[in-house]
Amino acid sequence: MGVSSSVLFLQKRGDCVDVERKPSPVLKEDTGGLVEELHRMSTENKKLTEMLSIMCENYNALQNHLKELMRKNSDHQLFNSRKRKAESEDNTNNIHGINGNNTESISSDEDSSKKPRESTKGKVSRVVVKTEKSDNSLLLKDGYQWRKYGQKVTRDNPSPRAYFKCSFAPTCPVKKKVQRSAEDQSLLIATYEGEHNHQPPSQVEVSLGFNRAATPASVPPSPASMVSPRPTVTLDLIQPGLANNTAKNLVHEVKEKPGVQQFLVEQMASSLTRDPSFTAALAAAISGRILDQSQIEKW
DNA sequence: CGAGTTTGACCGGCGC
DNA sequence: GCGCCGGTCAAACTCG
Repeated sequence: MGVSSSVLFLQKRGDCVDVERKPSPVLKEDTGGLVEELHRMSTENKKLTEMLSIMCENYNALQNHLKELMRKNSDHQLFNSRKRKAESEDNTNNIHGINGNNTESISSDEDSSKKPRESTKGKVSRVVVKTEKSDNSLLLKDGYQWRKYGQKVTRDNPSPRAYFKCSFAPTCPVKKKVQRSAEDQSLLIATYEGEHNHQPPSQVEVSLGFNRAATPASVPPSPASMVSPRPTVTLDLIQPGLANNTAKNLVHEVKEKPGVQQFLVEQMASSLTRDPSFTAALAAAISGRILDQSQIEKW
């Protein structure tokens, strides 16, 4: 929902670029039409922003509700169930949503004392990623290369859980489990275990996040880099890479509504300008435009 | 043909 | 000790 609106938003920006690329003689004739179109787009943009705010509001409400439910659930399990302790703790701890309010609960091995088995494995972190409902794949691109080595249907969740190993470096011990949320099929829950012992394959992909400072190599993949230090909007890294896909990667968490649009624009611009393919395309477009102009002037 | 995915079998931990 | 369950292995399969 939020994703589709941001797609529209970017497409509109794309339209603007196309319009600007039209040869200048036509421009004079079409100025009125263009201005009209521009107005239409800005009103549409405003509408989208309003929709976005409403959706974010609804989402926050849902998120709070979910947190409440999970808290109750964890309490219940603590008192009533001794079975599968680790699993229930896993479900209630260490969840930090890409698009949730609970970005403060950055996962780590804080609770390793409770889970002696996990303490030997190193960092365990969880990431919740919103995806298209139609997207049935458990593939979650976070900038690293993963090799799937197993899939299993677990008891507590009808959707299968996929097991991945980091295949970028043969010695990298990091593992990842990806499973759809039982409550919301559009949510992918990824559990990372261990730390990468190599550089991220692509800094470009990481750069889609907000933490623009160079990510230390020892930092685990997405959990650390996916969590935005800025409170207003959070990017996810479902399909990092191309600028054309950037809008799809926006998952909206808006806590301060007044600056929503501005932040969106800032972050999109920021993401786009840091994407080499986009800058290359932009350079090509500009040079093409200059070429057009010079040819027109020759005639 | 090689790399990645699928999927049934197997293994080990845990609760009873 | 037995059974359940999650995690892993590895042969078969797919795809580029």
